[in-house]
Amino acid sequence: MQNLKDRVTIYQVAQAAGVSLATVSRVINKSESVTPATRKKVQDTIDALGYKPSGLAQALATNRSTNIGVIIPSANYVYIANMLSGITEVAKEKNYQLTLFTTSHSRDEAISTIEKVITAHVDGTIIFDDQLSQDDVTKIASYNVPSVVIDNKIQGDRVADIRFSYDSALEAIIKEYYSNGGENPMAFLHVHDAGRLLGRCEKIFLKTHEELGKDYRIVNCRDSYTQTYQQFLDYFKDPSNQRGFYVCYRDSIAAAVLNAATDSGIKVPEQVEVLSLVATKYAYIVRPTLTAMHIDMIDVGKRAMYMLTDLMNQDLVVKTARVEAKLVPGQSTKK
Amino acid sequence: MQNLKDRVTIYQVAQAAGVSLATVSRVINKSESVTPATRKKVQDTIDALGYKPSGLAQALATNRSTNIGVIIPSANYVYIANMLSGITEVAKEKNYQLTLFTTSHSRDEAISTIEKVITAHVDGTIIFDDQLSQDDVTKIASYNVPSVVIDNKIQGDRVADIRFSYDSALEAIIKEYYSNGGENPMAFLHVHDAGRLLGRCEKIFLKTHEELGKDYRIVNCRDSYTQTYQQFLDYFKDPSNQRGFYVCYRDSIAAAVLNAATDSGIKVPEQVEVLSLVATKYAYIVRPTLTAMHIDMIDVGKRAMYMLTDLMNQDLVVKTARVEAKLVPGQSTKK
DNA sequence: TTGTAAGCGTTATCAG
DNA sequence: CTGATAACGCTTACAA
Repeated sequence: MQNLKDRVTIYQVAQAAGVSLATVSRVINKSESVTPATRKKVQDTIDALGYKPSGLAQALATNRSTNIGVIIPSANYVYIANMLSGITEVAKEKNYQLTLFTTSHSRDEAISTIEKVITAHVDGTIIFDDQLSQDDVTKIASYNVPSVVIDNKIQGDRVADIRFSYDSALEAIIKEYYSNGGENPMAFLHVHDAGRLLGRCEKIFLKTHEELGKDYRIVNCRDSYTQTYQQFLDYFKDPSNQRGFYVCYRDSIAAAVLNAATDSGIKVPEQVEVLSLVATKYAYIVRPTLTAMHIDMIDVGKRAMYMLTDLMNQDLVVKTARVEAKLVPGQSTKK
Repeated sequence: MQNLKDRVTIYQVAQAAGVSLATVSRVINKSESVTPATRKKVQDTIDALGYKPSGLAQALATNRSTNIGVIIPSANYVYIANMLSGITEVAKEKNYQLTLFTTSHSRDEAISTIEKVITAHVDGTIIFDDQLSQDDVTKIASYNVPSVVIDNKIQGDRVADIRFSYDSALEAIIKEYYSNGGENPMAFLHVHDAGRLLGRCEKIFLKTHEELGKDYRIVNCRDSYTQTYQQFLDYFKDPSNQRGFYVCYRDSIAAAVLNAATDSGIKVPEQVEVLSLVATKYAYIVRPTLTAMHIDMIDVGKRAMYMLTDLMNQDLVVKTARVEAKLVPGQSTKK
């Protein structure tokens, strides 16, 4: 049915150049042992025929696909896109391709993703997805594909991980709030099923408050700017809510609270203070700017890819890296 | 060296189940002609052995990789991430994997990307990248891989395209500005090498001004929030610049101008008006909100993937789709 | 319904 | 330095 030229194969090149397959293969792979003369002859007919080796066949023969799988809930979050861009940079340098696997925050999709990853025959994976458990990663590893897991404490034979640490930074800001005379109980915006990172932060929040013997509030909201914005427009109508400190999951949510406050005529940070746990570009584009916890996701992506290549070469020594969140002060909090 | 189990092959399954390769293959591929009894027997040993077919070998044998290549400058732009997420959704539905190829706005990388795409043996590509020319896409097509190209008028035998149209919307807003008594000449923020989209908008901008016999200004800036913000903080110190209408490439740039204005005590939109040509979430998160031209990139991604599958099945009838930019009014312009 | 065997496009191990 | 030839793991006529 296809009237386009079929792919030229190594065999056709060999025939046209009057050599054997093996020689062509040697030329492609820049093997030493080829006479300059034959090398040129072969290279010329490669160019003339427009031959490109089939990655598929190479992968099958060498048992290396030069493909690495990236498992994420979605590419549509700024911090994930940042990470992706870090991974990309290093992958290019190391000559790997990236194959994307998204789970859409669903356990079912996570399960089918694992199957897909295994049959895809990737050389390794980078996983930043709360839906995957220790067992899942172990399963992937059992098929001989190493993984580096981000922000999810998972260990194993061919597994490395990068952990985010919010503890000290978050604890510090809470203590500082109260020691600076913060009167209203701090509020934590709880998002149902938003993942481990938020869960851990919530724990730190609770623990620190217990230690201090302070009251706190938990406000439920959705992981959506628009919905949270609407919710807080309503919320701020109640005068008793017009003062306080709000700890928000990520910039979009923090911006929603921020905008709802200012749009309601509430002064930030004089009356309402807002903190974002995951800083992105939004943090410095909104007004007032957001005080936010920052992790350099581009760097995380790069490091993940470096660790993975080491893991694939079996020479990764330290299998756990730690990344501390840093507080970047903005105008949405008093100090 | 590896003490982990090697991948189980179809051959081992066959042996363990006491059947031939062919039968196992039939079971995997859900072929009709297998006795329920043997099917069960085979399926059981597949499960027992944890066998997963090798996608590589399947691809080689069938000449279908179920992989589609996505060629973009970077995943790190909100509108591209949006598109990616649309593509992902449909790809999942159609059972394709996505392989990412990024060119980083560099012609050299674009060239090497083409080579990579060809050897990667993808079944098709979606291209949203100004670095690729008609010739490049034709070359890809000549290796029998169809493409859908976004916002770049490219045609060919196995090529479809989706075009963005800014003409009417942009023209309308310019005319309205002057007919509503806009006094200062409009300014267009020119970003060097920012791509065809901006170039086309600039042409429309110029043409419309010529038709109206109006003066205009061109301001050069960089494709970076921070740099543009700094530049305009300076720029707005000059009182003669403190009034005007600024047409900006994308939200980040528009937000930079917006913030520089308000941070300089200039009233938006009373003194300075700002328009963004590529709307994203930023448009409604900043204050004042941005008036912006909007194209639903998630939808564009979906449509691209639908067109591509049709193209791969050789039954795409209409090979060009058009997407009109819509003006979404915000608070950064007067009307 | 099932098995045999040829092929898919490479690499890699041998000889020569 | 070069050429046969056997893998690599699967699909798919063709036979049985």
